Amino acid sequence: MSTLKNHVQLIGNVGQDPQITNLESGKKVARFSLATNEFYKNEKGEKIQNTEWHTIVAWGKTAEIIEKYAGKGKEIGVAGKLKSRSYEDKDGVKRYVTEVEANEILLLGVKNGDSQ
Amino acid sequence: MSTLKNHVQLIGNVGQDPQITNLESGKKVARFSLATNEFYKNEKGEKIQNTEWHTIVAWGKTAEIIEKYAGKGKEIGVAGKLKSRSYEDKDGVKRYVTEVEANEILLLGVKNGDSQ
Amino acid sequence: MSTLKNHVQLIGNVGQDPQITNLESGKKVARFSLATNEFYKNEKGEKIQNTEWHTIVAWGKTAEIIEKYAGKGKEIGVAGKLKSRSYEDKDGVKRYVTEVEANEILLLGVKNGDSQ
Amino acid sequence: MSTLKNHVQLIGNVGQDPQITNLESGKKVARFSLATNEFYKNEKGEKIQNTEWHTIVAWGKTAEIIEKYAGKGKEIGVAGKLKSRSYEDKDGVKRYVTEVEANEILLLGVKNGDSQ
DNA sequence: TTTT
DNA sequence: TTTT
Repeated sequence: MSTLKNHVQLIGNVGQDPQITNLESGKKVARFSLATNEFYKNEKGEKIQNTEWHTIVAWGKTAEIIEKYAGKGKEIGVAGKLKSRSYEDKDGVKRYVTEVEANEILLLGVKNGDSQ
Repeated sequence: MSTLKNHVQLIGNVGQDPQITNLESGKKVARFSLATNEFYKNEKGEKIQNTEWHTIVAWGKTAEIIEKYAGKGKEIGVAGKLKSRSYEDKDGVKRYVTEVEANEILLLGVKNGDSQ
Repeated sequence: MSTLKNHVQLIGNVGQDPQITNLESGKKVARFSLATNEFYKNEKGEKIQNTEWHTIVAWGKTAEIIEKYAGKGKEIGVAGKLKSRSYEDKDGVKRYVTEVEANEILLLGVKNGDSQ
Repeated sequence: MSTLKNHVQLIGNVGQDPQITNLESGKKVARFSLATNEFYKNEKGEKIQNTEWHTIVAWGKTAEIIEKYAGKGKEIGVAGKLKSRSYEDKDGVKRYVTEVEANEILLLGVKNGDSQ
């Protein structure tokens, strides 16, 4: 994957325990939400928090690390690429989703850096 | 904006001339699609192209640069952050979109580097 | 500063308490070493640690945050640009140094995210 | 290599034809200077150019691409990691150098995108 | 919808 | 030493 052409990096907190799917091939897929929080002061000088939620997907070895270490609330770094895809929802409506396909995970604030 | 917490970088080609909106405030908004192309060889040794399409939004000065220089087909670099938002479509269905809010544009392969 | 043209990002541990210089202008400069640690297994399956040391320089507001929060041993993220410069050492030998000029600092593994 | 822990990205122009070394193993090493140019206006409104020179090193397949396509003056993107090392110069003085070890090269402004 |  |  080219980090020059398509690269995303996020540092934030895992929204809930990742959903793990075991494929027939034996490969794992992990899927979860990550919150990135930015803080700024508005014109009144009040501290405002802006939270952005991202959907993260990971495959194989990266999914295994997520399953083991990246539980709800954990602070992690994610690097990967932006991917979009479409599907039909249960009402037959075409939906588009954009996800970050993670190929790297970094556990933060951890003494034993059991990251990828 | 924190590039450590939420950062996207893309290099690709502009899909069509950007749509420019002039806000009442006098500020401009630019919106366009960017294609990032990756190439790989499949197991048969055939060259495969994988194109990903991204929605880019830019405000103010960055939008002005896009309007002037980033026409259809142009090769550009984009840096910014990932943002998601929801809206109701014309049938009242709630839709979610994820966009890259560009705060930096780089014109590539250009003799006169009139980039940001 | 263009993150597309010249961008560095590091996550690691502060080597020693940053050296703070107060300029006559009242501006601060912070200078410190940051260690980035990578782990891999060699051909014998032994876990090897590879530590890279980086010189970080920061000015103004970023230097103040470093002075307050980025003491020895702290895990932080740094984003900025690569800069090189030359000087003459005490023996009159011309020396070249390459530094990361940080314009962003993120404190990691901290409950109260008092980062920039 | 972890792009979260140690990542550099540059877009600029090749200073001179890369120096290629053929190792006994058959592997190639490429070494060259890359200029990144930033422009700003000073307080008098004059356009100022600030050029930063970087030393780039690449191994193996990346070195081969550089040898073929990244000649003097070419506009390229480089992604990789920051590495420092020391050596003794011809006068026995210990010297330190910081280099960008490229693991990705992108040829820009090229009709035939024969990049990595 | 781009580009190669 | 590049490029604009």
